[in-house]
Amino acid sequence: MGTIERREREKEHLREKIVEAARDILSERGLEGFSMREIARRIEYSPATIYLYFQSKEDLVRAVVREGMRRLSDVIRIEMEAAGEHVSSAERYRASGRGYVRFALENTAYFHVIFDLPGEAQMEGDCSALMEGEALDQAAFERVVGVLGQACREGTYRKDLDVEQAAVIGWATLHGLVSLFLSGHLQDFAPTREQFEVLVERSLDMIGLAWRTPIETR
Amino acid sequence: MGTIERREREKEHLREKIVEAARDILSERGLEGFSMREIARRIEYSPATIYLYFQSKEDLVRAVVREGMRRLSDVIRIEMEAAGEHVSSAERYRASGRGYVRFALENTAYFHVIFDLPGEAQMEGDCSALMEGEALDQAAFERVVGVLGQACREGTYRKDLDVEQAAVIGWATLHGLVSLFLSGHLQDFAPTREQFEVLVERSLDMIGLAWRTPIETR
DNA sequence: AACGTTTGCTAAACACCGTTTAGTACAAGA
DNA sequence: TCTTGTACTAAACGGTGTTTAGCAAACGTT
Repeated sequence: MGTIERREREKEHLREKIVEAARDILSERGLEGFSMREIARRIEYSPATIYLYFQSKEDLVRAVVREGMRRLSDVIRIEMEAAGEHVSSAERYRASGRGYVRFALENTAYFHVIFDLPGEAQMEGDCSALMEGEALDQAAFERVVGVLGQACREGTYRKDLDVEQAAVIGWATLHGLVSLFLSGHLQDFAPTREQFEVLVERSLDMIGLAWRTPIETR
Repeated sequence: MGTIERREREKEHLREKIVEAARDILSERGLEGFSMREIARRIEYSPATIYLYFQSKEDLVRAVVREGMRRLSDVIRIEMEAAGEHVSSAERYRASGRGYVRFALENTAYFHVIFDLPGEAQMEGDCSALMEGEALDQAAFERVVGVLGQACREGTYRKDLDVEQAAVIGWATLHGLVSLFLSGHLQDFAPTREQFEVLVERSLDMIGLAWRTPIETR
C-alpha cells in the first residue's frame, strides 16, 4: 500500500511550501515582515501547523539560510563560468568576487539573513545545524581557493601565497564593502551603485596587487 | 525664579537615564532583550513616559548609536595615541585598525547596532538624524585619512595613493573580517580570538603592501 | 463493519512587544 | 483660590512567537 508514501510526500510538500513562503516574504518584505503568522496566512494554515514542521522560527530561518547559501554559491559559480574558460585564473577570481557583490546587492534580504542573523547567540550547542549551512558555504569557498591556487601556479600570484588565508581576506574585503554600502555608511563616499561598483573594482585591484607582491613586509 | 531651569535639568536628566538604561540593556542582553518595556522597568517609569522623550524605539536606538559612535571614535583615537608619537604614520594607521577591531570584539552589541541596524530601511526621509551619526563617524575617518596622507608624505606608502579610497577599502576589510568572525563564519578558519587577531595582522600586512606598491595593475 | 488508535490540524490561550489615548495628580502662575 | 499646564500613567490596540488541549478524519486491526 503506497498510502504512507503518499502521506510522506504530502508532508514534505507542505514543508517545502513553508520554506517557499518564508523565502518569498523575506524577498518581498524583508526581515521586518518575516513572521510565523504571516507565513501561516500565506500558506493558508494555522500558525501552530508550522511548529509541526519546524521547532522554532530560528529553525525555519536556518532552512531559508541554507537556501540562500545555495543561491549565493550558484551566483558565484555562474559568474565564474560566464567569465569563460580562456581567461586567466586571476580573472576568474575577480569574477567570483563580482558574483558575491552582485548577489548581495540583488538579494539584500537573503544576504542579511545569512550573515547578520546567526550572530554571536550560539557558539556551542547548536553546532550541527550551523555546520550544515557552512558546508554549502564551503563549496563556494573551496572553489575560490582552487582558482586562487591555480593563479599561483600560473605565476600571476606569488608561489608561496597562503591561498586559504588570501581567500578569507579577499572575502572579508568584499563582505565589508557590501555591508557598509547596504547599511548606508558609504553614503558620503559612494552613494550610487555605479560608484560603489567602481570601488569594488579598485578593491579587487588592490587585492590582486597584494597577492602578486612578494612577501617582505616590515 | 530658577524653577523652570531646575525642571529642564530634571527633564534632561531623565532623558539621559533612558539612554543609559538602553545602552546597559544593549550591552548586557544584546539586541534581543532591548525593548521599550524593559527600559521602562529599569528606570522605574511607565513605557509611555519614554515616548515623551523619544518619538519611537528607532529614535532611541539612534541616540544609542550616537553614543556608540563616540565610543568607537574614542577607542580608535586612544589606540593611535597609545602607539606613540615616535612611531611611523604607517604604524599609527595599523594601530587605528587594531582599535576598530578591539572595539568590535569588546562591544559586539554596540557594533551590531551601529552597523547592522540602519540597514536599507531608510534612504530618504530621515537624512538629518542619520547625518548626525555620520558626522561623529567622520571624525574618526578623517583622522585615519590624515595619518594615511602623512604616511604617503613620509614615503611609506606611494605618493599618488587616493587616501580616501584607501581608507574606505582598509575600513571595509577590517569591518568584513570582524563581521564574519562575530557571525561565526570564520569558525573553520579562525575559531579563537587569538587566531583571529593573527588574521587581522596578516590583513593589515596585506593592506600596507598594497598601499606601498606602485600602481600598474593590469 | 465496528472499534480503538494514530495523524494532521487548529482555536485559544499565554506572555511578550511597540505605540496611542484618555485621563489623573500635582505644581505654577494669576 | 482658581485656572492652566506639566509630568506621568493605566489601559487598550493590534501585533508577535509559542504551547496546549482537543477535534475530525483516516488508518489498522479485529
